[in-house]
Amino acid sequence: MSTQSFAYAQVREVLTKQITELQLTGSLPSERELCATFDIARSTLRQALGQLENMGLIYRKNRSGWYVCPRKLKYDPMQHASFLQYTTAQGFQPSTVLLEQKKQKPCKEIATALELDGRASLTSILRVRSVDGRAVVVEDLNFSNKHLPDIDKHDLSLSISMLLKNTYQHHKVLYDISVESCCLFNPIAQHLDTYDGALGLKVTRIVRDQQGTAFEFDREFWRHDALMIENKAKLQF
Amino acid sequence: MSTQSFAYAQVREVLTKQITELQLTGSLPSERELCATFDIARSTLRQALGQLENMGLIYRKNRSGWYVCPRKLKYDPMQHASFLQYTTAQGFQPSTVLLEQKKQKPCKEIATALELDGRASLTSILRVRSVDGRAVVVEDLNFSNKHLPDIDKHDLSLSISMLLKNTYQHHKVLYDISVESCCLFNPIAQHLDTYDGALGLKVTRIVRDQQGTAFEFDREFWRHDALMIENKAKLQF
DNA sequence: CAGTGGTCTAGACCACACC
DNA sequence: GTGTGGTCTAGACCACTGT
Repeated sequence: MSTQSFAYAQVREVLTKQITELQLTGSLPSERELCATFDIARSTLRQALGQLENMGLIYRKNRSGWYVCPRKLKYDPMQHASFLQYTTAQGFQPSTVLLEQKKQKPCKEIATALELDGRASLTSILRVRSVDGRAVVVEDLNFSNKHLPDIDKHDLSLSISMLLKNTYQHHKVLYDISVESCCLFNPIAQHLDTYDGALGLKVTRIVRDQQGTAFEFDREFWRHDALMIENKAKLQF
Repeated sequence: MSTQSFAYAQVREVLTKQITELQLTGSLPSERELCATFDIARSTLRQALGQLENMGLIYRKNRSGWYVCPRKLKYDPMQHASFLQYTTAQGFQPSTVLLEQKKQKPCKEIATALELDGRASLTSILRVRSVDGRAVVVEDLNFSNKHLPDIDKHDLSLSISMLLKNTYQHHKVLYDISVESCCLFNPIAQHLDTYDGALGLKVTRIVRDQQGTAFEFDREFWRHDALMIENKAKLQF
């Protein structure tokens, strides 16, 4: 059962054991070195490495080498914890870089979600967030100017959850969240220090006020190997 | 921006447009045919196909060909809807096959989660669930016999949520759920009609009664292209 | 049986990272 | 400048699907 007949599967299993049993945290030997070790062609080796990558065990830095993945960040979309809160609570060093801020008209998807017409005004920001110096998510946040007057006058590089709470008195909110696997393409892939076509997780969020009026539409593009959705809930049959 | 310099990216974009714009639902031409069409080597073509697969646009049936993915199933771990309920509500035809049922001792992961010692007794079942004839998830369910006496005496090929409700009066439950991307290996991959190493989503669930005592530990291995997590919640700042 | 995807080889050249 | 991964070629043989 544990012995596989194919070369890539054997290499995958050997490397898996080395990584998990030795709890490695550094980098792997070069591809050509591993080819020699296992006596296989480079494309076969890369098939094995690609699966370890999909397992979230290793990742590549562009043209630099393969590295063992750090532990995943746990993220509960139901808790209203800020990025700063839940990363530090798990022992990570978070940081955020604002890439872009602009006013624009909504695309069709956002117009539908926020029940706006195409001429409405949005304040949109794009930012990349890192833990321990590793970029893990690109966020595309879109706020309806109609529901949040003059939001573009504020400094959106600071905490936005604090801004909503203090300036706009949004003390209770409703969330519609979806999570699915996706591919990360340029330029998002570049912001995440990964390659065009890399695996990702896409989190989409519609935020509503206590009346149920949607005022914010977010898209989060996560490295697939950096994120674990976690969630505690009380239910009724 | 939309024109990419690499062959695989160009092929990926052309096929993406054909699939989404023509809203195709059938199969693709054979790999060798596509190689001739785009005048590229087969491994380059397969790089493009692999990315379309990661995007959830196409999938392969073993040695039969490439097919366009059907729409994704939406799944809300917070709603206590049964598989039957939420699949039919979305217009799918669900079916379930019980693969295995046995009594066993807990592994370390389960023992920790259910706060059992290694000699405790579990009733475990393995089943595969399909929508419209396509296998989408393998479920590994584990029930603590101590908390659910004689559960192994019941017919677990029927609705388990009904059994818990009617026989064990579990009207309220607490869930701990996690979702992360993973790789699907044999024999799970085989049950899902996919290949060893295919991309998946793993959903882990600890189920507790109203006192907070854990009595069930589940692992769900989903085809990554069959599932979208959806979730509506009311929060407080 | 013919055709399909699955595995694998042994090269090549390139852009970029790192020193 | 040297070494790295990224892209790409042109084959080969195999296991299996579908007829």
